Amino acid sequence: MTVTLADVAARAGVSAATVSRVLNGNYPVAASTRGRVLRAVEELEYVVNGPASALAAASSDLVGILVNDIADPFFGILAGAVQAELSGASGPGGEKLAVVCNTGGSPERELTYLTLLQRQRAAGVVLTGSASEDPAHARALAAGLARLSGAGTRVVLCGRPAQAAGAEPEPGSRAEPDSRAEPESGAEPECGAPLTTLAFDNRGGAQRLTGHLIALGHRRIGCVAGPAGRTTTGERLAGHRAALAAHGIEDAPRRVVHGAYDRGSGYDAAVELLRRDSELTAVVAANDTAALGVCAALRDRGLRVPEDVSVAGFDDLPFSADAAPALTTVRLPLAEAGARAGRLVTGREERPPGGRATLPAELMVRGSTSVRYP
Amino acid sequence: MTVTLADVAARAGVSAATVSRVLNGNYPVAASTRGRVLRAVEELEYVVNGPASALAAASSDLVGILVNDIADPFFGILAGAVQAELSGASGPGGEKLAVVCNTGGSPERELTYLTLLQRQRAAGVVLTGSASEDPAHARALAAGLARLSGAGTRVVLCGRPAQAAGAEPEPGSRAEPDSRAEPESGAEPECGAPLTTLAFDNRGGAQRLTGHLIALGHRRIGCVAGPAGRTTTGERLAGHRAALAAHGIEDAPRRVVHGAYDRGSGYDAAVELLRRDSELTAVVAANDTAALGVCAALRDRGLRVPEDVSVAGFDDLPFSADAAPALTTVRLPLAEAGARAGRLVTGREERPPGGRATLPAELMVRGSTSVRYP
DNA sequence: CTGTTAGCGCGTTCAC
DNA sequence: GTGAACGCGCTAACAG
Repeated sequence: MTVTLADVAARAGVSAATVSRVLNGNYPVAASTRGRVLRAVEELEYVVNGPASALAAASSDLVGILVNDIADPFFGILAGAVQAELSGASGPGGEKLAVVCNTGGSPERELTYLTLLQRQRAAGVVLTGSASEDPAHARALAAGLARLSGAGTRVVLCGRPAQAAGAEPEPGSRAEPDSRAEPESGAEPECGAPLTTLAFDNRGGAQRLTGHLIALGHRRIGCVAGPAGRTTTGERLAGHRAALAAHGIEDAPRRVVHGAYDRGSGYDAAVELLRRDSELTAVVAANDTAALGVCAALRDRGLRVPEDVSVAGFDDLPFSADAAPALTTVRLPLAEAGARAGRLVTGREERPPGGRATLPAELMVRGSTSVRYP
Repeated sequence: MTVTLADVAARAGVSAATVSRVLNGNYPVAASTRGRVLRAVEELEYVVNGPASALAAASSDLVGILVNDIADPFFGILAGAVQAELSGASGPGGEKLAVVCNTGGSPERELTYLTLLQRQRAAGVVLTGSASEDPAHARALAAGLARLSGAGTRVVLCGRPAQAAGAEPEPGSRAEPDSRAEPESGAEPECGAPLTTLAFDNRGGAQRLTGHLIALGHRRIGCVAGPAGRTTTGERLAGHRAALAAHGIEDAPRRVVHGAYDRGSGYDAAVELLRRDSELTAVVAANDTAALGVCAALRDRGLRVPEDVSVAGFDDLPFSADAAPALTTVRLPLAEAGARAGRLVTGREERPPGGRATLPAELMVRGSTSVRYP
């Protein structure tokens, strides 16, 4: 029923091997032969059987991208940038297909997808967003990533900290660095590709953000932290607290509420924060979306932003500049990070020294924050 | 190096076939045997080889989702909803993997991805968003879709009109409807699965939106249409014009400007519209994102929204309610559409009668539109 | 219920 | 340069 390599070979009057060589272009073939083959391919509308070639070649052209929520522009921008690089320069291996996996932030689903991608013999995997801080999951994840890279899959962590366990081989284990330096020959060491980490400076960004509010005179600053038990939440919270500590401001636990990265959570968190301390003069939100919810909650209670309460977001998503007032936030280089992850996962860019790089976070001061009016 | 079925079989003291049966669960196996096999799988950390099983079974568990721009929440919500259904109820065939393909609105890339997905022997494909109106591309696309469904791939068009060519077999071709009614037996007719269409009522939504502005007293209504030559653009523009015509308002071509679905395009388009007619009292934008750009352009020129100029968007993306003023727009049931497309493409939902359904578009009146102040 | 036997379609040695 | 084999890892008939 469906056209195969053999059919094309018969049509072109050559062997299947020759057709394969023409199609993969990795072997010399006479120009005239190549022409006949290509014509036969056209005429028969032949389409390579991916699974079959993946089986024979022991590798596929699938690249997995794990995201917490594809409907969230944060991940959409990241995934889009990765994907653009995959289909961009069709370098070694040609066009790669992006497999976007929505984990919903669930560590279990994360592991499930990792297995699914390993099953597909994915060429690479990019994990984005925050990770669970639960030690058991961290261990399971590290094991899963180790299995993947052991199978030759390139792994890139994008926007999350390096894996604690087994991320990098101990430096000491490479006993004699120079004595038997491995030649450039073999593509990948059999032990598997080491994973690369692209982290955001969440801590620094959060610290500068809260520092900005403090500089404006704010002392009672509410914090809508992200979901509990996640690395990104921890990092941003640490930055927030560092800023408070640096100015000798009490870090009241009651001024911190956890919530998801959506508008409703921001709204609810703001209500709760106000209930706990009606004297708040500023709120830093988990991200821009939550910040909009915070603003809505404040307005609904008759408070003006920023006259009564300053509000800040995080990530600098596209709509933040158009909110009213425009959101003060922290810009993360999402597109750049995704593009770089895409190049790394296809082996088109060198790994940064040490296998990890931290991307800067830039404070964007806009209208939603102002000096505290006493 | 890597563990195979045979290894598991040996470890469990059974044949490879039995292991396969246990893993696929589609065949009776003794409980004790199954236990031994499962334990061996655990111990060996065995992971199925997807390509190999896809080759043997002549089908994969990949589902393609074509989107214009994954960084755009419109498509993110759609894709997320489709994906959620894929991994949801692990019905027949179990977990499916979503392959999200970013076409960037390019018809060529659309075709390329279709071929790539056919190469992977995808179980299904969901095409979202607008399509090119170019006849040549429409024909090429129809041919590509025909090849896909001919190969047994389920195809769902989501948010775009039915394919002109070959979408549905001519009703007349089924000569005798009752005489030899095909029994429910064979899963899919060999001729291939017919494609299903889920369309949005773009035309009706646009018509109601412009009608709303007219009811508010507006007569000089600028229109930031979407990219030229695309079905969605055409439908919305048709609705806009229908509303104008219904009220005997001149449809001045100079009051229509085409642009992309982003903020910058909206901004530029608004500037151009004002240049052409500085007396405009309202603007309908291609979508909410563009509408925000329009608002920004108006503000930059000292015009207030909605006091001087009313502005309306389209799609009702999440941030629209938080813009200032909140955007009047047309709500499209994106999540519902995506979920339904996901169920259709996995065969978990019956096709609607005629293979097509139109989803309603609801007018959302908010603060960005008001009565015209003379 | 379980083992045996054939391929699935292609890449990749080898020879020629 | 090209063709003839073989095997990748698994599923799907058949037997038993």
